[in-house]
Amino acid sequence: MNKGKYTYEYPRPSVTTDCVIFGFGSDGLSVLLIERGIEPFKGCWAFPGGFMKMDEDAETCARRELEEETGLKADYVEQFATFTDVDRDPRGRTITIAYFALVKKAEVTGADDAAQAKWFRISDIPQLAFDHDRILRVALKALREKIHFEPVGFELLPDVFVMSQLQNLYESVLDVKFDRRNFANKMLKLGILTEVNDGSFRPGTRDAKKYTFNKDSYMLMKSKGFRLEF
Amino acid sequence: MNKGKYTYEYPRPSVTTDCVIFGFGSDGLSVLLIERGIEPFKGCWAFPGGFMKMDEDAETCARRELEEETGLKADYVEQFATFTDVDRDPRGRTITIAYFALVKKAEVTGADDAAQAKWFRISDIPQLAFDHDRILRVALKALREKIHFEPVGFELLPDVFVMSQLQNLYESVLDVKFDRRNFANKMLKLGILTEVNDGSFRPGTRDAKKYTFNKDSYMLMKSKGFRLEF
DNA sequence: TCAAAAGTGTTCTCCCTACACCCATGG
DNA sequence: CCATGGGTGTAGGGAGAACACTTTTGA
Repeated sequence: MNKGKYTYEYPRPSVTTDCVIFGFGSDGLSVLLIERGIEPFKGCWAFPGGFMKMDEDAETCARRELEEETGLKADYVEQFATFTDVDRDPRGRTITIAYFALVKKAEVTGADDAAQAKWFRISDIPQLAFDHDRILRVALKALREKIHFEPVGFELLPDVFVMSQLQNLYESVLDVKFDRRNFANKMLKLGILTEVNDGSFRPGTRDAKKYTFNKDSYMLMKSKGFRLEF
Repeated sequence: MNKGKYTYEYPRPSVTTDCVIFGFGSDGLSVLLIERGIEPFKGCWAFPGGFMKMDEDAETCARRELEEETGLKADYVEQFATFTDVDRDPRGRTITIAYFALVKKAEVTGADDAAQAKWFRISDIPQLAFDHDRILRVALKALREKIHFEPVGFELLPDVFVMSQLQNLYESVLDVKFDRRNFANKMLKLGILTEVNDGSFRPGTRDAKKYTFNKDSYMLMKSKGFRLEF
């Protein structure tokens, strides 16, 4: 099999990227998986990803593969770990640089060009290809740590949302429960939420108050160094 | 230049590891650098590191290169980021998987087999090779975040230490100042420190109380999920 | 009519913070 | 004798946690 055209003095591993896409909806936290159409692991579910080209860096590669395989462009993509086990890919030595993406699932559902892409609730993940189950565990841990430092709601919630959605997001990601009033007080005290006053709110009505994130205050607070407790 | 023996159908980048070694002493936080003896960047200082072999994973590679180039075995090594800029290495497309190591500098100084390895205070870093200045910045950020979740003193301080050493460590890493008594109170309340009672301590004497980390309580707390505030 | 979601305040406790004086040692 | 380092306690304020009832709507 000497059809290769690229020759090196020392052996080199293949380099791929994989992307764990988190979405959030009324049914909690989900990840987007694609069904593999070819061996190895044909028929298994896996994260979108693929081989890195020589003229692109890893993040560009992750975004490209994400769009090619699922049809969606993620606003937010972040590298969280690189997996290098010697035998993690039966085709030969391959390392993967793993990213997680946060997307507003509400704006994405139905926009899947790839017919074989599907959302799975985080508590209901099928058998995954390669070492992707391990990658998922590490991604979840990274997301849980991240949520302490940054309001991931920026990326996971619609632009306008109600407090219970935000609370559900935190409860889903961290797998805990909060008191409704205490959660709202704490969040509001941070000063990164702005109440949306579209005139539709009347106290004593069932409609909940709507909020948006105030990116300016968030950036300001972040530059001074802050941490969300929870 | 067709002397290479390894041929592939698609081009592949070189894969290296680099290791940012943090040490802590009475002069604050330091990193260990080696002076490059060959081009490119001959004469510049750089982190120890090198090419990954096909039968080792990246952490094994990082530890191996660390020992080969500085003569020291690090207890604690952790991957923190992978750098993939297309032109980060003038010799050709190369990605590096970066680790940081925490070592007890007190037990290391003088054990340098590599004559060209040298400690530099974090505030006094020379010009670095490749993109290593960026790698250092990212490593420092990772260390600062880590210190919030885990008592890095386990790895950076001698087994037995006094409270002011621990406080200096936190102040060096985070670049802040704490009140002596408040810092001690907070630390002791965590329950991960054990006072060493070697009989030499008498209150009202100049000698400070000595402590060790209690790894058992730490592991217990960590499994329940805790965070150091500061 | 019943369940689910949302509005609304107070109290108590604990933790964090700020702060001053004395003693012992070594130079 | 003075500079350094270390031991020791308290008071006040702020933030977190616990907690119940009413209203509306949709099933």
